[in-house]
Amino acid sequence: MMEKHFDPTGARTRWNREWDARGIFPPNDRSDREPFVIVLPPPNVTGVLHVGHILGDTVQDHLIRWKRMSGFNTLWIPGTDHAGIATQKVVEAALAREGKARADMTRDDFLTHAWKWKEHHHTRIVEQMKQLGCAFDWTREAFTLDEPRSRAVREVFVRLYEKGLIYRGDYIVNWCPSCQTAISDEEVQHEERDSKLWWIRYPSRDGDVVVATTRPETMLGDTAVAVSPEDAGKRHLVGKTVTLPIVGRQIPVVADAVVDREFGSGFVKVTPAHDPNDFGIAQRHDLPAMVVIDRAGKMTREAGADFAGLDRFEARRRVVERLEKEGVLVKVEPHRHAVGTHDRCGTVIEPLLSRQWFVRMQPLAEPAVRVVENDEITFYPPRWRNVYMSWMTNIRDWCVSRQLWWGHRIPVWYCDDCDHFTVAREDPAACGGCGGTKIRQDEDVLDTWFSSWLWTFSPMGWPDADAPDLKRYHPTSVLVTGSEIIFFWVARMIMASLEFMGEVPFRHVFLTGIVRDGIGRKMSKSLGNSPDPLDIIDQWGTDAFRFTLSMLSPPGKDVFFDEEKLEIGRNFTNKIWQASRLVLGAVEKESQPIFADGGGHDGGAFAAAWREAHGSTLSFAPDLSGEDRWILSALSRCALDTNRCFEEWRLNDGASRIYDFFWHDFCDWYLELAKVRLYGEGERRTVLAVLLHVLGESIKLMHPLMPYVTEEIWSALPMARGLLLENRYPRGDERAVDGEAEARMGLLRDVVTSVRNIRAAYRVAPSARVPVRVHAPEERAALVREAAEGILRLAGAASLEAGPAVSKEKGDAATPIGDIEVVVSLRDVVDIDAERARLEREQAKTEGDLAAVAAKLANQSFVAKAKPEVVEREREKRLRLETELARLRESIGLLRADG
RNA sequence: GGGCGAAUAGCUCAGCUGGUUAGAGCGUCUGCCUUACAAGCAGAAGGUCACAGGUUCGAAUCCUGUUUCGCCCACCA
Repeated sequence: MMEKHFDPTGARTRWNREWDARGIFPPNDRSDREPFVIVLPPPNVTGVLHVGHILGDTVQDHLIRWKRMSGFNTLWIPGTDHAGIATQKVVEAALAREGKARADMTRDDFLTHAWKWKEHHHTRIVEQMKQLGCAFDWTREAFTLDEPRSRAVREVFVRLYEKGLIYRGDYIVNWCPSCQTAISDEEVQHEERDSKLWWIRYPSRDGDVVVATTRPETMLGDTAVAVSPEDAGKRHLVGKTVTLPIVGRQIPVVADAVVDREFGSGFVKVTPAHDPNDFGIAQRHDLPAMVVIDRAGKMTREAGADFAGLDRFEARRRVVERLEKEGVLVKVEPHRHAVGTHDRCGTVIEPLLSRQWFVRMQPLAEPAVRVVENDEITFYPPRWRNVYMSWMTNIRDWCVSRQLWWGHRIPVWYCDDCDHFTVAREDPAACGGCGGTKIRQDEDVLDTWFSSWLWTFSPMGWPDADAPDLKRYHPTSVLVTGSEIIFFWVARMIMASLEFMGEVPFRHVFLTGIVRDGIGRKMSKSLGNSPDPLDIIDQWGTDAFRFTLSMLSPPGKDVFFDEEKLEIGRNFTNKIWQASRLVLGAVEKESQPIFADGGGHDGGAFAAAWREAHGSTLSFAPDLSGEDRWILSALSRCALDTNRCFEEWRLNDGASRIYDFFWHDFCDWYLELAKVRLYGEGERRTVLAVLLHVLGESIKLMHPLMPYVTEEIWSALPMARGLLLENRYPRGDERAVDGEAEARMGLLRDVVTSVRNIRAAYRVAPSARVPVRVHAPEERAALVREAAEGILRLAGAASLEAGPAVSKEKGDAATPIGDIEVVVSLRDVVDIDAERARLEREQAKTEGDLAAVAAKLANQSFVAKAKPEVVEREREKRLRLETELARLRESIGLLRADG
C-alpha cells in the first residue's frame, strides 16, 4: 500500500540516484533513431540558480523527456559560463573582504583565486541543477573557459583575423569607469533621466556662438564647433574660429550633416574623444581629439590644472561654476534624455576613444538573415523574428576586447623589435614578422560571448571536423532561452554556426518569458524578491514547482511568480498520488490475475490498447461499461490534444489539458463511477484493468512535466516495465474517440448535476436519499436506466425511474435539459415559493436565450449567408430551448394550479 | 523618435484559423471529515471582454483610431 502522502524529497533522492545509476540520460550513440538535441544556455558559473533558470530548464527537460518517450534519440548538454565581468567582480569583492586588492596582485595570482572560486561555485550550481530532475548528459558537460573551448575560441579568432573580419583600431567605445573595461553596445542599458541642457557662449570676433550641451565638462576637450550645412543663418561662420571659454583655445567652426539645426541652439560643441558623434565629425573634418577624461572617469592633465584628477561629475559642477563666473553660461534648462549605463553595475558609460579589437559583423550577418528569412530557423513566438531581423539589418561592429583578467586571453603577440603582431592558434616562440623573441601577448581578454557564441558546436568536439558528436548531433533541434539575450547570444550563435559549421546552430528558437515577482518586478538579488529555488523545492517539491511554472507560462510571456501559486502544482501532485492510492489499493484486493505475459485474452480494442501500452495481455475478456468506453475515449482525446499542444510549443496548454482530464474527468467522474463496481460484489477485473490503464497512460502523459511523482507511481504499478522514461509517450488515436460513449456520459452527467443542483437548492441533507425520475423518450430513457447504479451513487438517489411516462406533480422539483426532464420528488421539503422563484429565474434566462436565437433565425441574411452547419446548430438550439421553456412553464403552472 | 506586447470575473490568467450559454485556478458564499484525497467533495454568486468607430448575417476574436500600463530599439548634443 502506498504511503498516505507523496514524499517529494524521498522520491527526488531515490530517482536521482536511480537515473544516474542506470545511465539513461546520455543518448545512444549507435542509435539510428532521429536525434533531438538541446544545449543548455549555460548559467553563470559563480551565480546561483534563480526561478528564471528553473523555467528554462523545466521547458527544456519537458521537451527532452517528451521527445525521448516519443522515440527520439535525445541529447541535452549541460554546462556553465565563465561570465567574464560578473565573475571577475565577485572574485574581486571576495578578495576585498580578505583585504586584498587586485591592483596589488599578479595576474597569475588573481587567476589562481578565480579558478578556485570557480571550482567551488561550479560544484554548487551543478548540485542545484541536479535537484531539478533534468535529463542532462553530464558526460558531455562543458565550461566556456575550459581547455576544449579555449581551443575553439582561438581557432575562431585566428580564422576571423585571417579573413579580415577581426581588426584592431582606435574608436570611441563604451567604457565603464567602474569596471575599467570597454563593453559592447549591447551591454549598454539606456535609462531616461532628468538632466539639464546648458547653453554656453563661445566668443568670437565674427559673432559669438552659443552651444547647447548635456555634458559641459567635456567642453575642456572641444576641438571644434559644428553647424548644420543647411543652416543659412550660421553658414557664414564656417571656417571662422571661436574661443573656447575657460581654456582660451581657438577652435574652428565646421559644417556637418549630423547637426540638427532645430535642436538646442543649432551649434554643437565637438569633443571627438568623448562622444561617438563628435568622433565622426572629427574624422570627416580631420580634427584632433583631446582626451580629458581617463579610464577611471577622472579628468586628465589635458583638462587643465584646475580640473585634473577630479571625478567627471565633480568636474561638471566646477566647469559650470567657472562658466558662470566667466559670464558665458547663457541659460540652463531642464532636459530629459537617455543616459547609457553599464548593465552589470549601473555606472554611467563614458564614451572613450581607445584602441580595441572589433569583429566586422556585416559579412557574418548576411547569411544569418537569410536562414531566418527562408525559415531554416523559426522563432516562437514568431514576433521575435522581427526583433532579430531589425537588429541584424542594422548591425554594428562588435567590440570584443575586455580589459579584464578572467577570460580567454586574446591570441595576439606584439613584438618589441618590429611593428608586426602575431596572431596564432598556439603560443608562438618568436615574432612572425622579424623572428625576434621579445614578444608579449595582448593583455586583454575576449568578451564572454565570444566563447558563448560557439556553444552549439564547441561542446561537440569542434574544431575537429570529424568529431563524431558534431556529425551526429549538430545542428541542435531547439534553443530555449530568454528574449533578453536574442542579440547577445541567439543572433551571434546563428552567425558563428553559419560561418564555422556551414549550417544553422538550431532549427527553432523558443523564447520563454521573464519570471517576475507577484507585483511584476523583475526578480533580482538587490530587491531580494527572488526566492531560492532550492528552498521552494524543499518546501513544495520539484514536481509541484515544475508543474506550476509550466501551467503559468504561456510561450514568451512574462510570468508573475508568487509562492502561493505553487499550491496549484502541489495540490495536483497530491491529487495524482491519492488517485493512485485508490487504484492500487483496489488492485491489491483483487485475487485473480488481471494480465499475464503471454496467452490471455486477445480480442477487443481495449485488450489491444492494453497490449500495446504495457506489453502484456489481459487474462480475461473485458466487458466494458459505458463509462469505461467514455474514459478510454477521453484519454485518447487528451493524448491527441496534449501532443498537438506540445508540437505547437504551447506547453502550458498541454499542461492544462492533462490537468483537466486527470482531475475532472478521471477523478471527479470516472473514479466515482468505478466505485460502484469496485465496492460491489461482481466481477472487478474489467474496471481494475481500465483504472490501471488510464492511470498508467496519464502518468506517462504527465511525466515530462512531473518526473518524480510519475516515476514513483509507475514503479508501483503492477504492469509497469522499465523506467517510465523508457516507455512510449501516448499519442492518442482518432479511432479510439467514441462519440456515442461520450454522448451517453454527457446524459449521465446532466442528470446527476441536475439532481445535485436541486438538492443544494433545497438543502437536502447529504445523507438523505431522494427518489429521482427522468422523463425522456424511450431510447434515451434506456440509456439512463443502464447507468442507474452510477446515477444512484453520484446523485445520492434512493431510486431511479426513467421513461416517457414519467410525470411531475406538485411538490416535485424539475429541471428540463433538452428533451428530457429530471424530476426530484421532495414531498414536503419543497418550498413552493422558492421553487417558483427558482423556475422563474430559469424561465427568464431561457426566454432570453430563445429570443436571441429566434432573432438570428428570423434574419434572412443570416440564414442565407452563414455556414449551413451553423444555421442548423441554431435551429437545434431553438428547438431545445423551446422544449425546456415549455417544461418550465408547465412546472410553474403546476405550482399555481392548486397552490 | 520608432517598434513590440498587454488591457476579459475581486486577484492571476486561458479563449488557437470570427459561429453553442465567454472558461480555469485562487478568493467569496452555502453545505459536507461521503471507506483516494479538507492540499479534498458538491453547489452557487460574480463579466456592458479598456474606450470609440468600422468590416461582417454574426466580433472578446479581424481593421482603424484613442487611453492606460509594460518592454525593446535609437548618435538631437
